[in-house]
Amino acid sequence: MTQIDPFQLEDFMPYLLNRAAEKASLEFQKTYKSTYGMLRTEWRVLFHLGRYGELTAKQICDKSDLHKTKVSRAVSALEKQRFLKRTEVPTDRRHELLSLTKQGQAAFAHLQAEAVKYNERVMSAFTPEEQDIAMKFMKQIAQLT
Amino acid sequence: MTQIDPFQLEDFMPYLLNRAAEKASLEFQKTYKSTYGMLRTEWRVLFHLGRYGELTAKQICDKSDLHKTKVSRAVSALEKQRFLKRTEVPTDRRHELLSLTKQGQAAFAHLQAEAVKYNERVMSAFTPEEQDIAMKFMKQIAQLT
DNA sequence: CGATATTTGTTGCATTTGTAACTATCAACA
DNA sequence: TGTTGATAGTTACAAATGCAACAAATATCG
Repeated sequence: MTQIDPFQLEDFMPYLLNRAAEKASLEFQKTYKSTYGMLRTEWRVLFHLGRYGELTAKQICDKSDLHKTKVSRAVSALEKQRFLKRTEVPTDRRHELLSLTKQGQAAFAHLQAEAVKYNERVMSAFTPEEQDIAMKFMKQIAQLT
Repeated sequence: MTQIDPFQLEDFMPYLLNRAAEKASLEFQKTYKSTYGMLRTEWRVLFHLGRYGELTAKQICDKSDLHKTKVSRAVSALEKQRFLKRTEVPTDRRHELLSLTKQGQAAFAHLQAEAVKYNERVMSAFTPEEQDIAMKFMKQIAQLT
């Protein structure tokens, strides 16, 4: 007795991904928004600089899949809040190296620690194998390899 | 020789979910945007009505986790494009029942078929077990049960 | 060298979104 | 009743976003 499982739109993958992403982001957003007044894009730029050190705006775009206008605006905002500074590159003046200030590093350290806690709390509801598969799934969809 | 696996921000779950969701949504967006000029929220409202039949705006909000202002605007847009009609409820005139017109049903049938194709194409890169686990993961994060 | 194309980043404008205030209807209960 | 509170939905305004045009620097190639 074969049972054909009908495709239900509740199981539509982009829809599920969006709902899950929205829930998870809103939850963690409280942390960086209430403490530092950061927007999501600003937090993302900050964490790329904290994670990788000096980067140009272009490199952040490529790594994060954020559009250059979003990055440009986030960089301005972070600079205004003294979380980030720009350094000229003499050999190619089209771009500048971006790096975190002391203050930016402190914010990054704090937020990273919160991120770890948040991640552990949420992921602990799943077995290690489930975690691996879910991560692999998301990375592949996002084409992160 | 125990090796502590350091938490890397590339593995931060909300970040991964967002990137995957963005990629998947942009991909499928081409379908409803180019053919019907719909926005993402409009497609979501349309698919809820196609999937469940008559609903009030409130019911769509609850089922989809969309804010009532987004639903309100999407309903107006879909109504203007003749995809949807409103029916008064005599017993409670605070809300109206929303349902698809013939045109709306046709668009839904078409887009649902495309959604099925898209879903199969993307999901086929994973084993059935991986698919199950990934679905369960996303649903739990989204608190869909 | 010099004209043209490409790369990096910013800005202006239109569209979309979020928040809060608002209207209209119904519920509850003294 | 009638006063207060809750619910459904819309709208106004500010903030965030996407897209296209732009400026400035460098690369390419006759």
